[in-house]
Amino acid sequence: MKKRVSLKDIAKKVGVSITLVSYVLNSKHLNRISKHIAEKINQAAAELNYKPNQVAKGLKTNKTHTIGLLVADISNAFSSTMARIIENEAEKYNYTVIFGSCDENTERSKKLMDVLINHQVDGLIIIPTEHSEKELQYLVDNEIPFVLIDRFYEKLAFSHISLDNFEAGKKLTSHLLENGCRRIGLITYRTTLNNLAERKLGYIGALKEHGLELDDALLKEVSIPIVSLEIAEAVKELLSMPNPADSLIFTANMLSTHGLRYIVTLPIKVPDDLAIATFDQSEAADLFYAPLTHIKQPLEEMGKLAVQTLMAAIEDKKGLVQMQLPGELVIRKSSIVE
Amino acid sequence: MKKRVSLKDIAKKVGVSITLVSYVLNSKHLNRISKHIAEKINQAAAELNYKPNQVAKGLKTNKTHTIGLLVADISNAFSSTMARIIENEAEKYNYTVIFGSCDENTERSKKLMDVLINHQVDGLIIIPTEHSEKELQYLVDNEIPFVLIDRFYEKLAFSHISLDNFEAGKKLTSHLLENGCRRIGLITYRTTLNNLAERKLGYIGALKEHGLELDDALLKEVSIPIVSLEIAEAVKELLSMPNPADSLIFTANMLSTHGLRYIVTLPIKVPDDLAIATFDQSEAADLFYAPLTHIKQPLEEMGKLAVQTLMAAIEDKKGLVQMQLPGELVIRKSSIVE
DNA sequence: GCCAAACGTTTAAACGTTTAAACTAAATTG
DNA sequence: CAATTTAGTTTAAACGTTTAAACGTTTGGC
Repeated sequence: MKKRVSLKDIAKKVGVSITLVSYVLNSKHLNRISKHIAEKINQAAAELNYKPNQVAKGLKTNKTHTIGLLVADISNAFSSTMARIIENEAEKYNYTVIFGSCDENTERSKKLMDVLINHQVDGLIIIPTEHSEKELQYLVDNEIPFVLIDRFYEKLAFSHISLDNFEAGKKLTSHLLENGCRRIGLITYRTTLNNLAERKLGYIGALKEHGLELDDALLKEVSIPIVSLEIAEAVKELLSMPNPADSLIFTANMLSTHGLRYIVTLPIKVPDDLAIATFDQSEAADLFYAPLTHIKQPLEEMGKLAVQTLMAAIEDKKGLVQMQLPGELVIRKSSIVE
Repeated sequence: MKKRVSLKDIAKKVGVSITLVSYVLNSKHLNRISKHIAEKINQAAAELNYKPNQVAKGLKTNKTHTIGLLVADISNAFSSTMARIIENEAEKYNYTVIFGSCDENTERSKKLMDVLINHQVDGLIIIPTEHSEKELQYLVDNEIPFVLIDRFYEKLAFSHISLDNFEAGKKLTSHLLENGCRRIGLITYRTTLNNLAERKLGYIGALKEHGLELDDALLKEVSIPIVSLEIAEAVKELLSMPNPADSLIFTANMLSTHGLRYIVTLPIKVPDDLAIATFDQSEAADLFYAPLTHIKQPLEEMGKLAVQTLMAAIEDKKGLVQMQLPGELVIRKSSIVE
């Protein structure tokens, strides 16, 4: 790599001190600097195509203008969309994004967090994996600003931007109930993550409100990382039990995507034989012959709020920010039973 | 942000110079350092939970152990999958990834490249947008190592890892021809990017080999960024012309995804009324009632090779690396005409 | 005509590392 | 026992910035 142009080079060319160059290029003390010299410096900087060395700047100022983004899995549409939004928003603040994808692996998440911190990121935005409480507490102890997205820990005072999962679950379930469904199967992840737990609670809450009793046989859990076969099995059981499900709710996009893949192979018709509703959008949900009724998360808003919250934390306007945004119920063909 | 533990803190605690601490923690000159002191230093470092400041290190060594990843659009599955692979591979070399997604916008791409360079990345991996030749030449002139993925410029001596698009296009087309298709419509992007041009040339080459003449009416181009309506229009025209298409090839995943979305609304049956083949995998291609025959790119291999090539370039084993890997023809239901 | 203020610029230290060179003391050599 | 080697450690400069403080010169006030 070629040696890059530094303040020194400009100073030498113009014949002034490095300090003066720094002041001019940073527009500091401009009222005290002669216009003539300032002009010469600016011109020399342009001629030499000077670009400030952010590493040196970061060392001195203890601000790298860099935020770390830690996602559970970048190849999941939720994460990658969020990454794009966050990067776009960060750019408005002149921040660069360093990222890590931990594939839902706590060990890896911890390691990546270390790497990002050692690169002196000014703050972190995290879609946390299970059991990350300890690492997050470490961040708090070391006063490293961070914001969680999507998932959070109820008892812990960490800033987060999430969906109002309980309400969303209730809304989705109520919709099915009001469309005549009575035996709603729920397929969710086997996890302690609170966002999924809340979705389930919302489901249960809606049943109760409609005077229906919860039937545990209608609840199916599958493991992370996802196994197609397991989901197929869950769907199969729900449809073949004595008093089978007349509808299904998937609590995440990957679940419905894999679920649909199995359902298309069955001799049943959606929504007439089986109504379906899911959380999140996805290509699959759109393309299915009966596009899926779903909860649409306000991704754009969530990403922007996360960045804004983080920026405020970095500027030391501390304060805990905990937001749960409403999801939008998008009604489509998959849930409209004739 | 709390002040972090530095070499100075360890030195003070043990009562030695900073240099000695640096030597011990970096395992340098170990043969000249007394075991007893080395042990004390290591212990103190562990106790204080010392983590080296990569920014300071980067300033001194001119190596940040960071690579910049510039993708055309991170929310596209190709890019996000590639991002995950690259990050995983980079980690093996103890490298961190900084990323930028330019949304197919040349202006933005240029700006992001600058940002990454100012953060002193050791090298770049780029999925370039159209007309980026000048920026890439700038990298060459400044001896900043980089590797292109997916797309490249034929006349320019930049390292790249891509698909053998010509062969892949030929393979996909030949397959349709051998399955009895005679009027194959091709839907591609309106672009100067050579990877898509090659795919089209492969299509033409296959026709020629099978003694068929090219009918320009069967070639449709749509714009980037993608507009659903435009694709629907293209498909419609191909199917309603006097001598209509009996099959379709889409030259990219987004094209087939949007195309399918329109096709499912038509009263035709795939593959009997219309055979379909596409480049790239996608959820949509998998979920469609007749899963799509497609060219599978060796993403894993491409990502790994890109990182390896970049690492070699950074280590100054220069040399131009230009690889075009074979795509795999995955035959599924969408192209098997009875 | 003297002192103070204003002006325009430079000096120097600092951020946390790395590393060549220098230093001191002990051990070895002739 | 003086000279040399070796072992173990420190000094100091450097990377490219930022920034408080100091500097010398000019101007203005009285």
